[in-house]
Parts: sequence; structure tokens; C-alpha cells
Amino acid sequence: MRKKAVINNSPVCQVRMQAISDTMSILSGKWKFHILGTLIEGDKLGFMDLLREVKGIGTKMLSKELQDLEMNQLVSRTVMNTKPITVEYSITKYGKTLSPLIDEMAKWGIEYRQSMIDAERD
Amino acid sequence: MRKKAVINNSPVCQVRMQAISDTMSILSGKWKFHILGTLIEGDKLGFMDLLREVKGIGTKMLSKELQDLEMNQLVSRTVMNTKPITVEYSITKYGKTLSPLIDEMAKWGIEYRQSMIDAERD
DNA sequence: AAGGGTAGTTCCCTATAGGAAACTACTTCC
DNA sequence: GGAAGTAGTTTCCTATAGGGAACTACCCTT
Repeated sequence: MRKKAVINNSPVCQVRMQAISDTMSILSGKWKFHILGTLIEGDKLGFMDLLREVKGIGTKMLSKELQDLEMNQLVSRTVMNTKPITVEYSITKYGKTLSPLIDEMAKWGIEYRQSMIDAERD
Repeated sequence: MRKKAVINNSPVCQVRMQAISDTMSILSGKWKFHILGTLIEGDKLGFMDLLREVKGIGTKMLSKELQDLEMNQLVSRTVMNTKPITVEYSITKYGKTLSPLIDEMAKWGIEYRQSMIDAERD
């Protein structure tokens, strides 16, 4: 006879749902995880370095995604006063807090692949 | 003088990147985490139950997302032979392996909110 | 002065995601 | 018989994501 939501009405669920939406919106898009992952591996990379490291990305998307990440304090952008100006992108200490999440994503994906292979052998 | 990718060329990085892409594609879209989260909390829910629990979702998206999740063995769909037919959706044991990832997402999002509040108090 | 490297921006285009509303089909309650 | 509940499907629409290519602008090397 209940007609209303019951499970997700508790404050704790509301907060969790909101938190998941926040995380998803900050890390939305095709490239953010790859960019962050790359910057966590090799710190201090130039724009062109990233363009080469992140396979398939173009200048437009790289530029836009880096701006998003910088806005959210996950990466820092430093213009160096070298002769042809260069820019150093690196992960912030706050950005590093994403490591466990990125690791979880990678871990689950690897296990998923393995489970597909296992399933095929039946 | 290097002109080629160096960091992401190692096999381990390749595998990680691929794994992250896999996970992202399986959990893509606005609703999958919410649906999965709801099904993990309260098992065995009908279509209309989910429609009520997952705030804002419409029938079309719910139906489509459930099909995606079922295809990937993350949720199961059972038609019950009740008088007006009802359907029971529940999380599979494999779907439950996503719990740590979902928890990580929620945890990071909660900490993110908190850090925004902390930053404002300065 | 031409070529190549730095770091982007701008414009144009298409594909996909996602929402609203109407519709199907079947059953039970009043 | 009509309302309301079950579980969806279909159609139409818009907004956003994302890609390609060209372009800017500055500097160094040859």
C-alpha cells in the first residue's frame, strides 16, 4: 500500500546520492580519469606531453578538460618563463585524494575483463 | 627531445586505462549508480518501486538503464506469476562487487563537499 | 625567411543522452 | 464499466558531448 519512496528517503541515503552526483559531475566526460591518471604517474607535464600521453585526445578537449580540472583544484597550471613559454601541469595534493577511486575503477575493470574471459571458457 | 608518449606506454598503464574505460562505459550515464545503490540497499524492488526511489528518473530511462545493467549481469529481472504480473529487480552477487567503488564515489563526494565548506570559512 | 616546436582557441559539424508525454496491455478493485 | 495499478514502449524534441580542421601567436633553429 506504500506509494512513496522509502529506501532513499533516509538522510544518509540522500547525502550519499548527492555525493555520488557531485563526484560524477566533477569527473564527467571521456577524458578526465585518463588525464588525472597520467598526471598522477608522471608529475609536471606540458600540454604537448599530455597530448601525446593521453591517446586519442585532441587539443580542444584536452584544453577544456584541463580547465575543468583546474577549476576544481584537481590539477595546477603553471606558466614557466622559459624562452618559448611552456606550461607545467601537475596534480594537486587534493587531486591525489582521487587515487583510491581511480584505483577502484581500474581494479573493478580488470576483474570485469577477467570474469568475461572466465565465462567464455565454460 | 622525446616526441613520444613514455608514461602511458607501459603495459600496466595500458591495462589500467583500458580497465577504466570499461568500467566507465558499463556505469555510464546519469542513473546507473543511483539504481545500483538503491538495489544494494533494498533488494527485490519492482519497476514502480524503483521509479519512486530513484528521484527524477522517468520510465524510459529506468527501463533502458535496467536493460543495460541486466545485460551486464549486474542486476537480475524476474517476472513473477502474480495476478497482475509484477517484476522483481535485484542486484546480482556480481553487481555487489561494485559496492567498494560506489562507496569510494560517495566518500570522495562527501569529502569534496566538506572541503568546499572548509574553504569558504577562510 | 621557412620550418617546427610551444600552447592553445575558434568554428562547424554529428551523434548521443536524456526528458516529456502519450500509448499499450493486462488485472483488480469499487 | 471506470479508475487505478502493474510494466513498460514509442515518438518527438532539445541540449550537450565530442571530434576535425583551421587558425593565432610567439619563439628558436637552420
